[in-house]
Amino acid sequence: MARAATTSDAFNAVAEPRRRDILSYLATEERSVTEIVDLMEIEQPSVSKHLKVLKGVGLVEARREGRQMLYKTNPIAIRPLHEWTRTFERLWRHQLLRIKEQAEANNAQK
Amino acid sequence: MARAATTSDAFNAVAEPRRRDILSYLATEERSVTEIVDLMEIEQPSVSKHLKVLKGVGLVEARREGRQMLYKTNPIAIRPLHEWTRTFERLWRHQLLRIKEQAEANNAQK
DNA sequence: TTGACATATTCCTATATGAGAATATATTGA
DNA sequence: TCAATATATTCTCATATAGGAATATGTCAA
Repeated sequence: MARAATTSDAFNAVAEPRRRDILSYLATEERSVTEIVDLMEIEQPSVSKHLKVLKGVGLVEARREGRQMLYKTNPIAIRPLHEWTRTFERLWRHQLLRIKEQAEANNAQK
Repeated sequence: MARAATTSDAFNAVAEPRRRDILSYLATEERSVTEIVDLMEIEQPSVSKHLKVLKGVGLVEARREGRQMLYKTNPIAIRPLHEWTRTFERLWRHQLLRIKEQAEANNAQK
């Protein structure tokens, strides 16, 4: 079997760095494809393809306005990723605490 | 160009669902490869390969004990993913609030 | 040293990718 | 209808994957 499709879920879709960039660009405001192309340094067809993937998993929404397509991030679709990472939060906090305690112990010793 | 390597960063490594399962299994306790194999329903070589990817990006740590290799999740390596998703948190909260307000407005109307 | 157990690696294959190039489709205004 | 603008799709290619099968490596105990 090959790797899961980029469109299989949000995890796969955001694995591509360009797509994360796009999500950030579109987080607070709608933008046309051309605007995204100008912001990033990749060709228009690539941007359209990335947008298609993001739309396929619900990470962006699109709306036509005249000749333009206006895209914006659908932040709620990022929530499942956040929730998954959050299940580890308690653990890394604990880890950081131990690192800090260790450092203080070393300090006290000298 | 092809897709970025699974080992290129944590985002790519956790795109594979099996690897997320493994990270959860190893979150709170060390386990041997065989234990992971028994828990999941995939072959031992596949588990070893997934572990190699996870180790490559620092998501797990390994330690030998006799014939066994004991793996555990390194939770701190998940933090960058959490931080990235967190940049959208304010936005989806706002989105949820608007949905709620809309529902209440509809309720009051009838 | 040998056998048994535990894990890792190699080889294979079907499949999907991301970028670039070229082209197609959609929308508007004249 | 036609030209111009905006976006999407198709094609090609080099590359990497995940799993299965087979095998290699590592470690211990006798």
